[in-house]
Amino acid sequence: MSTPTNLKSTGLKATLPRLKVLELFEHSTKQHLTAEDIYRMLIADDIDIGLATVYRVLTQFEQAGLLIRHHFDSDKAVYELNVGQHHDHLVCLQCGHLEEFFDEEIERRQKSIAAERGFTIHDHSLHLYVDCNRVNCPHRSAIK
Amino acid sequence: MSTPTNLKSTGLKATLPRLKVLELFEHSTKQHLTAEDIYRMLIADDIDIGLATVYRVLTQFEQAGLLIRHHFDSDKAVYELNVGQHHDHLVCLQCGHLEEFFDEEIERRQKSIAAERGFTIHDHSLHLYVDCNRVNCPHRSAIK
DNA sequence: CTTGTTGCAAATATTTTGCACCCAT
DNA sequence: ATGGGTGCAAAATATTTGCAACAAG
Repeated sequence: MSTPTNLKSTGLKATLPRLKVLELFEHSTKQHLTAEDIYRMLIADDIDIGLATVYRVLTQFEQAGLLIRHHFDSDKAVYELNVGQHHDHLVCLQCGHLEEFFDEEIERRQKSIAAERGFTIHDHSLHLYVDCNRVNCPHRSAIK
Repeated sequence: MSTPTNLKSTGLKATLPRLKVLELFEHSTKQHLTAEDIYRMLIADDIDIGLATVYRVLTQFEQAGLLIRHHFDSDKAVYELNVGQHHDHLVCLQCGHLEEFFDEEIERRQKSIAAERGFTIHDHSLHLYVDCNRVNCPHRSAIK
């Protein structure tokens, strides 16, 4: 399939750090990564990169629309590949497990809510914080 | 009206910093405040308080259920009084203007989405990022 | 070549923690 | 009086920036 989420189209030069970061997002099993995650993974992979560069690249990619930034509940930002198809998130408060969903009806209601007020909706973020109750959830039924 | 969002009921002692912080939330025209906001307002009000104390008090109040913490888009947390009635937020990307809303249908859909997956929903956050287009919005129709 | 990009170190920004002193109960 | 609470300073975290060296177009 053509270029791997074309870098050229963004006006950014195709440098090693940038290619490696994109590669990570495209191949990692985890879709949502923090700057620290990426830095560690690349270092572990013997790529000589600086944490500052990771931050810079992530910021550039976000502005270029290649990545999407989220904050979820914590203080640190996580990024995911922007695959066009918008979706929202379910986050397990116990184990951090993350799932995505999309609901037409919710999208529709959001639009009317903004429209009713004469606002132009640019974007939204919706996170559902849950206990996932999966068998492998570390904190499953922690108590009782 | 009885006690001002009763502190005693939380098991926390009624100290000056705590009372002043609560007072701020109850009387300020701005409902959403950062630790820094609060610190500055109290200092400006000649209350001798430390920023660390503000952080501690906010954390305690959040755990006690008196305040709700949000992250919106920025890196810093904002707090608002927990008035029982849950609601979501509309945030103007241009001027920071904030409005609240509540939509039965969205609430309902969220519950089913979690339920469908066998998840127990604890909480959620929904922010709509908009251009508010109000006359006094500093960046109103910045361009065209 | 020339300008964008990088790694490093230092700077910021936000929030947390250790500790000795202080004050509500 | 006594255990929780406070201010201050220092630590911890997360992210940004200055700068000289470097590399892509």
